[in-house]
Amino acid sequence: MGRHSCSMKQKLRKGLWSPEEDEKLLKYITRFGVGCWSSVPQHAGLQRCGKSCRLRWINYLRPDLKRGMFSQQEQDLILNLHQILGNRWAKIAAQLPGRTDNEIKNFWNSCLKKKLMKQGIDPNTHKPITDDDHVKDKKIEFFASSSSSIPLEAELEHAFHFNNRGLMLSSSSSSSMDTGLIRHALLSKSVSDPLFLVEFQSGMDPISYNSNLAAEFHQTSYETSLPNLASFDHQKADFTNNSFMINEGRESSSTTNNSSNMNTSLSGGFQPMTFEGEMLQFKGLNLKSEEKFLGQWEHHHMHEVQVNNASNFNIYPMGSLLGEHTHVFHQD
DNA sequence: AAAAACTGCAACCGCCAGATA
DNA sequence: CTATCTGGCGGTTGCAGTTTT
Repeated sequence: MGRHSCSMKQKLRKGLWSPEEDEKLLKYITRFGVGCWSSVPQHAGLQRCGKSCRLRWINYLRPDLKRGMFSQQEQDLILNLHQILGNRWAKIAAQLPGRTDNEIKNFWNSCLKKKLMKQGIDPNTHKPITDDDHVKDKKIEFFASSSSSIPLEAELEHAFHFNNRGLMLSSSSSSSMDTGLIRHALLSKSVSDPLFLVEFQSGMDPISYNSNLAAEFHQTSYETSLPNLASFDHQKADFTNNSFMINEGRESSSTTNNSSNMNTSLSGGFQPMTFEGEMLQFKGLNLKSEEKFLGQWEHHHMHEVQVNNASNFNIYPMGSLLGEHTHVFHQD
């Protein structure tokens, strides 16, 4: 049985695409859409194999491609995702709308990898090269070495405990967990949850986080200084009338002020919001479906609630908050 | 100025899984 | 069940432009 290969076919062009070829392919796809790639060259009048056409479209001609430098936000995300997923570029690219797996792979190999090595961090393990292993992060190792056949969701479930109140980071599991994982867990989980939140249990040691994101969580007492969103009565949260109110269950503390509710307009999505004393930010929420969410991550998925004293408390409210759906979490 | 070394990136290659005949 | 086709993926190559020697 002979393997089908572009290279085995005769008279097919290889190498860089000419503007004329691009134009032919673009015209064809614009008119007929993406379908059977193997028939594209013939119909489009190209001396290329279908595979080559597909690649050219995906990596260069697609209209929704984002060009230019990677933003700092994108770089951070790639680093975090790579730590979780390893070289699964397609999965990483799925979280960066407008970027291709090839682009991210190239960027990693030519830039991020070197950047990490300069910082003395092993780009494969994301750990300090001089690390003598006495603070092993078994969970991250699990991610790095896990088979690609394990679904991402399952991997995350391995390390995080999800329940219907949100994401629990117990002292045993979270103390050595990179915040990138937490963040990613949230990203992944929040696709299906209308409102997702994190509860820090007392006793976790934020200092043992090994990424520079650790500072976000560096605070001595989470329970006393964070609004206790995990226990607020979601039944009483008001998702109607285009407003999002949390007005119960917040615990006061010495580091927070007297403000006891927050609300923001949901018309057209969350607007950036400041919450007195505790910087709350909901940026660009405009989600209506999982597809949209997955396709437009960067623009619509930074919904962080930043609480004072350099701690971060992440909430990921989802598209279903945008009016029609009012599912809320229930206490066990 | 020229050659060598380096860099970034587009494209190719080979493997794999799923679909289909 | 087997053979074949197809698309998707990650690793790798090779080229063009840039920098260094």
